[in-house]
Amino acid sequence: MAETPDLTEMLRGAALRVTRPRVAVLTAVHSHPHADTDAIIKVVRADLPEVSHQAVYDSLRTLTAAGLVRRIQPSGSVARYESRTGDNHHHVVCRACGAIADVDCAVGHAPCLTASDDHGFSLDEAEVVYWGLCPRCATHPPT
Amino acid sequence: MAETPDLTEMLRGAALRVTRPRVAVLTAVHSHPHADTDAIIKVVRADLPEVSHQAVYDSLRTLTAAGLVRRIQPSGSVARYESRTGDNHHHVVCRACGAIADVDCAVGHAPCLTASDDHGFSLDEAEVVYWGLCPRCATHPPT
DNA sequence: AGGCTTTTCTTGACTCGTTCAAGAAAAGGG
DNA sequence: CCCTTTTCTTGAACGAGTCAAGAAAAGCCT
Repeated sequence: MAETPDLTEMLRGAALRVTRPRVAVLTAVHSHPHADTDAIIKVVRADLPEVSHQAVYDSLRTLTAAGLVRRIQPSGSVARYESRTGDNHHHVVCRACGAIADVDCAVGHAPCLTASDDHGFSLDEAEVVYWGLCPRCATHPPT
Repeated sequence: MAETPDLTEMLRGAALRVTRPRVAVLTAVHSHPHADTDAIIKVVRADLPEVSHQAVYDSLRTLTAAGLVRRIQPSGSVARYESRTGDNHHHVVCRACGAIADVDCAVGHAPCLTASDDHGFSLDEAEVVYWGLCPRCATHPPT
């Protein structure tokens, strides 16, 4: 709980009101990277048993819009959130169990933002998802 | 309609039964790249007014599993389908209107499959989504 | 501190894409 | 042409996420 002041500062720094649900959501995202909304609701309720799911959805949206958390959503998955923002990192996703791990950008950042033909689009981000099997699923395939 | 025989061959080649809904779905995906399920249902019904939505969902799943179509689902979008398969191409997506265009792999294929740290995962695909604004939305921002 | 305005939270209903399930219809091998 | 297996129709259900109205809280102002 020593870091609560920092989180409060992060909220104020983003011109957001500091509310108990927001602090709890931000704490949960920091301590549970890649958790989905439902998991975050459970974690938040461990602290604040009465928060509504709507407050969590709203907080996540606000925090995402403010750039304090990042929302990721690999195909076929529900939305997940993480606290590493602004560093252009990517993800490896297990096709079998959905596990996610972080991967730093393989090639610096220039190639990441350069499409061979951008069709006139003005690009601002390149998102990479590496698909495969995690070590556990590669050896013990789930039935 | 001259290409119906080819599509039939594609289905047989994948050991799938040739049914009118499947042929119509495959035709629709070929003629409407990046269409979502609902759009595909509409196109299919222009030909086969009685097909159920379930038949379309089933066909799309079967065709995807057989590798005859590819399913893509950028964050925040519903599932979309395309007929270019097996060529490791990527997509540019407009943040404002959701328009999608194809992009050939920018850097050959080796870098696409090499994560800086794969965390022990055995990777088989790298999927890249370039986010930005399409030419229309960049000039006429939608209200 | 106390009041006021604005934002945020609670509650509960609802939407929409997708899936499930049971039985009818069609495909294709013998 | 029949029989088995697969696929399609019908209709209900599910789950993540959103909408809407009013109650509560944040934070500015004096």
